[in-house]
Amino acid sequence: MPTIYDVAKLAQVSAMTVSRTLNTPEKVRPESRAKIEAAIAKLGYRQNQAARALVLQSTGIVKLQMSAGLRGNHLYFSQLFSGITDVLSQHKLAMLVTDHHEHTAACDGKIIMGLTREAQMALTPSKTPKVLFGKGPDCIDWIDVDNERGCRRATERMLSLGHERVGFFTFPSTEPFIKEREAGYLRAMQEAGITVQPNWIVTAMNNSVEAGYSSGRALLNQRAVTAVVCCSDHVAVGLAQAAYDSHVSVPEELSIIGFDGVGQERMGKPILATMRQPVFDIGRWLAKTLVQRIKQVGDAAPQHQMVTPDILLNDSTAPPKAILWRSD
Amino acid sequence: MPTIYDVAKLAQVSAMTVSRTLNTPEKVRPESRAKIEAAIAKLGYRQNQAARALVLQSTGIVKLQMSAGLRGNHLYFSQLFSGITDVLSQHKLAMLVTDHHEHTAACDGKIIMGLTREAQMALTPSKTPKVLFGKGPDCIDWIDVDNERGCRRATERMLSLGHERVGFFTFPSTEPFIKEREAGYLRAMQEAGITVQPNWIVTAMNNSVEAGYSSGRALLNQRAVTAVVCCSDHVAVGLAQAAYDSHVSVPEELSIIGFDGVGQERMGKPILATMRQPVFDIGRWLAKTLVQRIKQVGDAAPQHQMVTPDILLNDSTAPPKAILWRSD
DNA sequence: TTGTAAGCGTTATCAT
DNA sequence: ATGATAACGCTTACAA
Repeated sequence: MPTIYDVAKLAQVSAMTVSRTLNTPEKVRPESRAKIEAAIAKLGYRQNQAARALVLQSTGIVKLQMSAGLRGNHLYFSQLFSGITDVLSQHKLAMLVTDHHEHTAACDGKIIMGLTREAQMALTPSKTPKVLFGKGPDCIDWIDVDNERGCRRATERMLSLGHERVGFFTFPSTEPFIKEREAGYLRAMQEAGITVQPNWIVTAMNNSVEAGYSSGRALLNQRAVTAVVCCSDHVAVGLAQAAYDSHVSVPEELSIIGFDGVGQERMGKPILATMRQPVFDIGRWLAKTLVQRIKQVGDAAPQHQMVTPDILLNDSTAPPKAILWRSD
Repeated sequence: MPTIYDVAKLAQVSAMTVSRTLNTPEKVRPESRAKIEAAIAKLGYRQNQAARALVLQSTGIVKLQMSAGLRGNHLYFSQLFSGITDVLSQHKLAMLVTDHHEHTAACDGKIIMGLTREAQMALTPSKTPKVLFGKGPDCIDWIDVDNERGCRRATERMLSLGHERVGFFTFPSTEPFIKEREAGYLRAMQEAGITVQPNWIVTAMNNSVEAGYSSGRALLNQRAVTAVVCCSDHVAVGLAQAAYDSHVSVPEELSIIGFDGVGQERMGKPILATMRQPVFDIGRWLAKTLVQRIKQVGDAAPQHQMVTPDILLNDSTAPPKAILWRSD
């Protein structure tokens, strides 16, 4: 690999003039510049970014730290990626994807997600700025989805349609969002004065279509509810398929609403209602906020943002039928 | 940020001993090591990766170069990501995602995809190793999907079920795979001695469910075919929805097979037949091959790999009904 | 406008 | 087992 000195020698100038041509071309005489550019082209010279990063104390890299497990929810994270890279590329920043605790590469800033709530709240400001997806301490920039409110709205939608026996379809997760969504459901039910029966809440094995399908079959066999609020579109899709195979028509006999709204709600028929998270915009916010921190010198007040999912009504909710779930 | 010298001073050793503790701990006396580790912990010291990269001429970073447009096919690329990071993380390498022509960051190797066929064939070996997803020149490592064969198999499946009027549902793309798939369809039809009618081949606006739906309605209105081979699961899903809304039952009245098999074929009912690309494994192969090149000194022969998609039969294909598409 | 010298933080080499 | 010194390739600060 040719260095800046090789270019300098060939162009018969000093290394500094080459450096200037690269960084502040207006400060070098056009003739010299031409010679240098010719030499660069001839040698196929390219800046050594490691050396540059060392002296500038800046890498041009933003790290996206997420637990490997998170990448399972494919559509969700690819939309987040898109939002993030969309902004980063405008600022000539590259995105490095790592797991937590991989200290390998240096970076100018970090986007963090998928930590436990405790770990997130324990984060402290450091020299390299960081932005968090999920609730964090006041001293850190973060954005979070209002899961409680989102799920409350989804439940209220069912209630306002006239449903009373509204079920909740969840799955196990160590992350806080799952409890928040359940809280939203419970609160809406409580405010409506309806006592939630234990068998109205069903927990799938995990957040997948398959798990949603098999627990969905069980849920349907109980014939206890006329509407189901789901914790994700994965399990909602599984439930819809279970309904199809159980000859329960959606929405006539069963109303379903999911959560996430990153596209898979539209893959089957009927198209599922869902609480759409503005994932692309969240990605953009994360990147924009981080870039501000990276570029600025002084310290502005930490920014915090809560976004509430929109309801997408689509085709899977309807008022309950008067006569329903009668025993055959 | 503390440097190695700060640690050395606090531990009352030289910087070199600190460096050794970090890199070859067995070469330093346990007592010294203990002192140094204490100092590191106390100062919160962490290696400066830029300096390290500069002197070692290696960054620990692998670049994933793809055109931004490609990221649209969400599930496909997130599975590829998973396969790649799965291998890279085993080797303590990080993945940097960039567009083509973003020279910003240094790296130890590149995974390249989504170039035009011409640009790919023009690639030449360089000092930093590269691996290509898609057919490339003999001097470069590459892996590609046998699209022609995959689509031929899909078509042959339809033919062997007894279909004769087999349609082809495609979309515009600058990438070579789309022509290859069409070639596979045409070849299978030709070998079966069936003359393909022009209106059997329908082109959706783009590779999306929505475009598949609207062109799918048009395709169904023609009532020209009893089976359709689709160029992607996106358009196949759209077609299935169009069939649903047109009261054409799948597979009884129309057989559908898609292409990709990254998960969305299972989001609706019936679950769609598809040609499954082993995307996760392709990601793993890309990363593994690249890591070999990075780690090794000598040069082994370039590796080339063609993978043929598996057929996933699922529920959307069946023999044609004897009486079909009669004019009402 | 251009060049010189110093230093960014680390590791390789060669001593001790 | 440990240390002194010289790179790695670049940019900043200052001098010419």
